[in-house]
Amino acid sequence: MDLPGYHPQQPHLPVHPHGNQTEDMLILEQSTSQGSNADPGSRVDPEESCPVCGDKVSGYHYGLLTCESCKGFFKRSVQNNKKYTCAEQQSCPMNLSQRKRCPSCRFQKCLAVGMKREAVRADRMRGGRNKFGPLYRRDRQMKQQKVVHQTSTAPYRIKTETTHIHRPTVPNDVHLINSRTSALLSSDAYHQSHMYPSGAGLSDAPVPLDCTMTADRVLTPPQPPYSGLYNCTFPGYLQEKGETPISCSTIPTNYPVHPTPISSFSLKSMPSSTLSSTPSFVTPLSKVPAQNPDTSSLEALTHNFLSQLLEGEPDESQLCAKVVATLQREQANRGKHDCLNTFSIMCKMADQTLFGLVEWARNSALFKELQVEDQMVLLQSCWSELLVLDHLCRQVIYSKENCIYLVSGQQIEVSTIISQAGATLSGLVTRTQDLVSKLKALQLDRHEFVCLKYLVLFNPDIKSVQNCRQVEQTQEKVNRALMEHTQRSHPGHFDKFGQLLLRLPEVRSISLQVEEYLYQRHLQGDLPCNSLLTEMLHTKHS
DNA sequence: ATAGCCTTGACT
DNA sequence: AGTCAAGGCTAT
Repeated sequence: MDLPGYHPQQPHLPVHPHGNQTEDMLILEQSTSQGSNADPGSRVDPEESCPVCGDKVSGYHYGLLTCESCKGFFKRSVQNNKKYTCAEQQSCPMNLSQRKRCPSCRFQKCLAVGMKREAVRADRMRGGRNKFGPLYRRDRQMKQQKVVHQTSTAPYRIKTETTHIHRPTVPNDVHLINSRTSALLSSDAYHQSHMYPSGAGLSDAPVPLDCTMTADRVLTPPQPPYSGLYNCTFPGYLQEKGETPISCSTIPTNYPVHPTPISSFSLKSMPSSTLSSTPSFVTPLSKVPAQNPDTSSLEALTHNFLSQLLEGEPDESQLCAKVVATLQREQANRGKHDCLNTFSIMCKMADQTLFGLVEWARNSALFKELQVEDQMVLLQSCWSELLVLDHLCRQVIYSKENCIYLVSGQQIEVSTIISQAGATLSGLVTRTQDLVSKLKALQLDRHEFVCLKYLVLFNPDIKSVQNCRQVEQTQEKVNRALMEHTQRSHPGHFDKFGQLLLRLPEVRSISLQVEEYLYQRHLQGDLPCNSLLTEMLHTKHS
């Protein structure tokens, strides 16, 4: 088994670094300010300390505020593809005076706090701006909000803007097409593709988003997926040739805003043992003394661990925007009278979601600890289960009753799908909806969902995994965190943990049926070419 | 190898 | 023209 071109450490150089692309971003504006001339980011807060080593920050570097030395260290490490090993227990203290002692732990910490490899340019191009500009801006504004309105609960106006940055992002892009190769590699290209500053050598015209709008909502960040972007302007997109179009609707603006337990949990309230500079990944839960455990510190450890797992979760609104942009571009390339059919659209959505899931795994600190071969084997064995889990979670969180919430932000009536689908697909939809109902009844939360994803990913039963022990240990660690979380957050719910685990065989079974169904459609020539989906199906059947 | 300072260039 | 986050240079 092989996933050619899988280079989790080495960024891949895109063939055509400059192109055009439309990306949407959310910008937080204070509802009272008129021209947004607050200039929130004119200076770096001199009090701010580097999340890696505690030194003074010098600005935003590779995704967040860090000091100059950690910036340089991270850059060197990524550029030179450094492979460090820790001589101790991978939990070395990280501060100004000791940061030089263990590059391994320093690099792990850089990743754990959120420094992004993708922000280090593969082509070493200097100057300019990258895709993190909006992120930095938003972060600045949020920091500013904290300072100015520390006690205020005033709502924010969320404005959806459209800007142009470069290069198409789709896996089906020209520079990827000639490879039956790995879509995984292309995800590096994908990331790189977002990074190039605009201007030079553009050949593609930007695809404007005609449904840009401003939505007024009362909510607090992080934002749920935005429906405004996608104001049901998919003329014929969901229409099968010769069939009645599937009606779809955008979600209402009062869709549930999921709780964000991380933000409500104060690090300062944690016992000092958990405030060590090392990420909780590095301090395995299994190392917590088995006898006489200090309950509160154990709780904090679990919470910390889960919070870190949750931090790696992709942003739903970004994924939504990406999927929509891809579909719109796809449609724009085809012209008015050549609409994608419903199945192709679904496949493309699944494909983008799959890309996101692979990215998620690759960026996970726990997953990065594995050898590349093992990473490939695990991903190859569980991709469809991850897709199913991802779909389930989306339904539990966002879908209205009797509707399916698509990653594009649309809702479709289940009855509509079933009335138009064949027997196999109808059966699959029904099975999946049954599972959604069970999970909704169980009140699956995001912590639990991310644990399930990890449990599926770290499957020690996969025979070709070399470092089985490590996979097993991670699975145990996640399992234990899940158990502690369910017991703590739902003390009245007897055996929620067990109930959650009992759903996994059904997830597995559905995913196998999905694979089988997709493969059959693929053999009939129904699947879009050059998709990661096809790639995965091929690898499994070869 | 580290880290402080310098240069670059898209964006405002 | 100014900003600032990239990469580069170089003394340590």
